[in-house]
Amino acid sequence: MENPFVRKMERHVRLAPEDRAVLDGLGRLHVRHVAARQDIEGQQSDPYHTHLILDGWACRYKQFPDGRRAIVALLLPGDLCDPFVFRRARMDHAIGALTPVTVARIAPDQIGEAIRGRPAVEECLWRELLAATAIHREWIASVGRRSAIERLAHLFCELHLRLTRVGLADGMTLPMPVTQPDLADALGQTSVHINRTLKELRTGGLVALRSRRLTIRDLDGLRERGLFDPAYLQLS
Amino acid sequence: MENPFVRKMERHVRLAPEDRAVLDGLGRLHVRHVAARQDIEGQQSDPYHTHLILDGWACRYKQFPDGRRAIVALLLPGDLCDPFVFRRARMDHAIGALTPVTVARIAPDQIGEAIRGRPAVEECLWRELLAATAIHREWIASVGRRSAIERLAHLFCELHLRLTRVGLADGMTLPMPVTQPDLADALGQTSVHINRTLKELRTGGLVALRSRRLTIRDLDGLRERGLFDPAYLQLS
DNA sequence: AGGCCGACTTAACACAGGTTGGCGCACGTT
DNA sequence: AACGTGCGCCAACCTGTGTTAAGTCGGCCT
Repeated sequence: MENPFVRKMERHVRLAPEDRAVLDGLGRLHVRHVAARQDIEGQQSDPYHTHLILDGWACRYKQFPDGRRAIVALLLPGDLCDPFVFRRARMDHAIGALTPVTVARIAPDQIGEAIRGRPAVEECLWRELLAATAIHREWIASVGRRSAIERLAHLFCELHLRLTRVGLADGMTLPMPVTQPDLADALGQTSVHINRTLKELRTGGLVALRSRRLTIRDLDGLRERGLFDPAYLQLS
Repeated sequence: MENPFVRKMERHVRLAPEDRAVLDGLGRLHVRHVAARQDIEGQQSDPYHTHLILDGWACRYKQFPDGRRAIVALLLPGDLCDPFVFRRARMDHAIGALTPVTVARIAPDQIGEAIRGRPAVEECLWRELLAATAIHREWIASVGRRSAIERLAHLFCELHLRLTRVGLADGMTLPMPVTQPDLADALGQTSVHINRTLKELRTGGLVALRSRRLTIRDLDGLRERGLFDPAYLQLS
């Protein structure tokens, strides 16, 4: 079974068999398991490696001295933490596991090696970087100008597409393994209000949520509610 | 007079005279003036060039169908809009002038040319990219978890450092040419509330603001109020 | 089966920040 | 000088979201 990063990239970039093998190889070495709520990379650390998420959900977050936490990005299977770490200085944020996670640790020279003479592989890393940046921008727009229900609807639409890309969505049903406080920190709200909003989406017939699985009942309605335009995800 | 991008980079990267000349040259060709409130790059455009801000303030923003606007980043003199555009697909946001702006248009192959055989120049572009990403993350944390007054204080601290780096701050006094509605769109609030908050910072003795210039009266106090930690800007 | 624990749910109340609308000043235009 | 315009400023009122504090449900361990 190929790693989810390859699954994602195959949809956008034409990969020769050896390209595929090289990309797949990135996720084969140094596989590590991290328990839920443990850090993969600490906030003050000086990272040498990057990580590829193979399974489970993680997040980039910033913690304030008084305990507040802001989740700045969600990392799903197939996401590469920092495609070009080798340029990186000290971390200004942490990467934490939201669920039990399995990751592959990747050394900078493995990346250099993989890129060498393989433009398609380099193209993959660039896509990953640009998509991550676009998601960041959309996130700012969400937290800055969308209402609670719009934010949540938008997030669900985004996750639907991102999980579909790596083959983890079953049609309109997707895994949703994070707690409501986690969602709250990601959307800049309280878990109580997330709960209210969730209820509103549910009674509005837009989604259903049971036992950590989300089912989208009305995709068009959800997109409209969340002012969602898939363009930023740079699909195709 | 060298362009502000060079001024900024000289503080971090050791530049040979030719490196400096090459970087400086990027800002000499195709200089263009854009009036306040005009777009430098439209939201649906398919950009071929990137831009270097030489003078004035611009922003990255997203506009919603109903008129709401989210400013996702502020672009100051010395900022490069997209250091590695040549990888870029369609824009998912716009770049607009907040004040009258002068920019240099830069073609992708100029960048390729500048990098070739000049690792220090490539290093500069990477720094720019990583710093911009870090600022994005901090922005998400701000809008998500900081209160109104913390947000504004944090923004002022950030601008103070960024403007100092390019030699545009006069000690504790900096240009602040944007309107309160602009600040509101950047911080995810209303201009009315920006006004209230500004007043609070003023009466608290932290800043003074007159005729488009901001003076920081108490830097330590302002940093504390904004939970500001300069680390993310990757200085030094 | 029973008990425990973590996460979800709900309700009542409080408040930060949004909305509306009005006033005044500084500038530029004629 | 008169006028228009854009922006800063302010006050009154309103509302979306935060706070606090109880429940409730379901899964897991013994």
